[in-house]
Amino acid sequence: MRADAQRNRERLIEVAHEVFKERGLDAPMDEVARRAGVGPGTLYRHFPTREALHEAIMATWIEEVAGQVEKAMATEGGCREKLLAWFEEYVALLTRHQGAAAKITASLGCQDSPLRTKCQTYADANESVLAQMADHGVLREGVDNLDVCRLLGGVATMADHSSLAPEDVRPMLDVIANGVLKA
Amino acid sequence: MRADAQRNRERLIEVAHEVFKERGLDAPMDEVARRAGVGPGTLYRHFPTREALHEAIMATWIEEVAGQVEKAMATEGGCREKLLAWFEEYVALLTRHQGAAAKITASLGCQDSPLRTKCQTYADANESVLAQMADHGVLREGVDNLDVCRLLGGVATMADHSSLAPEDVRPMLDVIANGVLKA
DNA sequence: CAGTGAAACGGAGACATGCTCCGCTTGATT
DNA sequence: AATCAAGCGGAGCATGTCTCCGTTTCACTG
Repeated sequence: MRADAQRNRERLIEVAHEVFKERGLDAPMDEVARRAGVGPGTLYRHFPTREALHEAIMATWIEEVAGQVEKAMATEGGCREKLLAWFEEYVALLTRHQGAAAKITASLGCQDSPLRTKCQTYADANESVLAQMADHGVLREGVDNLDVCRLLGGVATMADHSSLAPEDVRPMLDVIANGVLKA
Repeated sequence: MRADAQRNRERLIEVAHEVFKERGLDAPMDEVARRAGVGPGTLYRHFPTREALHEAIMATWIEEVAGQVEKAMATEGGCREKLLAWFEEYVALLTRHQGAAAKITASLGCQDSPLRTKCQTYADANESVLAQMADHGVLREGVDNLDVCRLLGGVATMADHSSLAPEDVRPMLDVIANGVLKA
């Protein structure tokens, strides 16, 4: 790739990060181009679709996921506290940008989504946490990872749409934790 | 209201029902006008915003809610079966039109939403079911109606976005039921 | 260090959609 | 029949997506 193309690509991702943070994932594409000081044509050559740009942005979050699992599992207290810490982290990661939670979770099921690899990282992280719960014998029988991911994605989406504060999200996560852990 | 205006209004609701069913709640407003054989101006006079049209459409569902509560509570089996039957019904009601679940649930929190009265009906219905569970002493302490509504709204939204079949939704509702009922 | 060709750029503009404004039409009333 | 407000409709503006293609820039070569 030519040096100027490389520069533009990096700048576009950087600017897109700002714009999407300020105005949500549905912000005008042309706004991203304008702020990056390039024409729309250039933007669309680098990222043919809005989703391609989303994907590029989320790539930076993905790197943090593994660390957040560890951090959550190091929480003081029992399995329940650790699980809840992870759930809160999961929701926080999904709601970084307005509109992200719904898109990521929707792509969990379909094999051919452009966000596939990204959402798979989340699903894998959640699976590893559930596996640890199972190892401690506190996980209910028959609890499926995909279902839990979707439940958390649903909570994150509701939090996103209603601009819920963490303390409003917590009781929902409590219910899910109760439903996932043995009594 | 003049007779022709009345006719147009009714026809618009009828057509909007079809269009939104086919193409989701974000379908072009002008498409509704065109199919109804009126100009966009007429559509917007009757329904100044997209939400106003949504509201008019949902008014017809609202009438069914009370009946569905009764039907669910008449389900064979114990409290858990009744609760799950209601949860399934709740999700089904919310997913009648693509995009409805997210909008309705998002308006649960804010007092000034145009969909307020509609979503309140759902919330009230769910509250009555939870109250019956509490009467039977099977409801966990501290479970809040709004939280359960949001959880169900989240599930419905995920089902909507991923076009999930009822059998894919059921396990999520199982988890919520486990989390809401005493062990 | 020009010359060259391909890669990259940028922005005009075609197209879709939301919504409004205002001149024209029509229904109800007298 | 005459009247006129209520109602209608569609041209048209605003915003946003995405493409096409003439122009510019980079990197390589002799």
